[in-house]
Amino acid sequence: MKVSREQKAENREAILKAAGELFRSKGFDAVGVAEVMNAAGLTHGGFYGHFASKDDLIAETLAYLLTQASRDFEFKPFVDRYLSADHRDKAASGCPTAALAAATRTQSAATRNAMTTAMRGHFDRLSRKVEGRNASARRRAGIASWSAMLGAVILARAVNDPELADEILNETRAWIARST
Amino acid sequence: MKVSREQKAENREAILKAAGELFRSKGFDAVGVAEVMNAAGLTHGGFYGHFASKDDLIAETLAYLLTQASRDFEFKPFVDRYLSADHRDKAASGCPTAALAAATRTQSAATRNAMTTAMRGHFDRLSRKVEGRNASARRRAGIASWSAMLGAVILARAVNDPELADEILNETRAWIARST
DNA sequence: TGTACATCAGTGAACGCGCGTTCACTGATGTAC
DNA sequence: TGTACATCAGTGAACGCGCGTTCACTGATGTAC
Repeated sequence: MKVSREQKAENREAILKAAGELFRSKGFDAVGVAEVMNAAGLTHGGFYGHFASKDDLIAETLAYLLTQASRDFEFKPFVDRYLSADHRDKAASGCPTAALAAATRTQSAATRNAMTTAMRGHFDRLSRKVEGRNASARRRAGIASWSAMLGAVILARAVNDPELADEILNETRAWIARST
Repeated sequence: MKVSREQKAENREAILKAAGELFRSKGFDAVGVAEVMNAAGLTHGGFYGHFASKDDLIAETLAYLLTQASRDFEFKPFVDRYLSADHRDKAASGCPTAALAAATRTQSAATRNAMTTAMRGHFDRLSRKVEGRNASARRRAGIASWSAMLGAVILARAVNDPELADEILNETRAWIARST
């Protein structure tokens, strides 16, 4: 049954939202097209009316997530929230870079382009928010503290022991606070 | 045809070596059991004489890689090599944590345990090598600089643009040098 | 030391399953008059 | 504004393929005498 143009646009957004959560939660490879469509309240056959392939969905979903993530923020509260146990435990609704950057390496050019463009923008934004005596010092602090935040969340999630994970987040937060 | 006990042990090691390179290069999910066995110079049917399942292979391979990686080192050369373009470009023979930590999150308990144990040991080793006024300052610097190294390599590999990737590595290296 | 035989590492065909993708069909939408 | 029909979003069965895993078989190993 055909649906209205607005409904189709809503359905597409629902697919992207569902894919965004599932991919962040389980990774690109472990999530199937049918699973995404079910989570969006649709049947799998209609998928190819919205996307050319699963690879296309991956690229569009990553671009969608990374666009959403670029809100305004202040540096210190951002770091604190990013390096929180809550963010560590909620990958499905958390930072798409922390959940998916490592997997991006082996994805299509479109997917890697989306990540590259987003990181460029993110570095510019971070460099404007961080303190420093001049532009290049701020850029350095922005890029390096972002590396540390990303690495700490990935490590804290990889590790099995909540205490060790907490220590990683807390020590990295303290180190960034001292160095920026 | 049966082979000698020594040959069997060599074959097992060859499987682990092949799996170690393939997993680091393409990720756990994108590498098949048959592909690993072929790379080790064997046929896929013999796989289950060495490992109980693919999950078991993943856990054993990660433990194998992480054990190998724990050589002696000095802090600054270690950071320099870790954050080099060469290491960024050679994931298959590079640091198993940089290549696989993010994927570990969704793996079996045995796999996550291997990662957890290795990280605990790595933090102890790093804390002994880094400079600092007391033990807790050294531990903080060890953990946080490791987060930054890991995040920088993952980011540099995720990104499509070699210049941006170089900038991530270089700025993170400079920041660690200034802060440790 | 030599022989006979049980063991078992490796082979390659086969299995069942889930995946990405296709397609004929349905029926509501939206346009032409 | 109302009607007739072409369009097309979504459905669900079906497809081919590759995967992890199993298994009967082979023949070299290594042990018992």
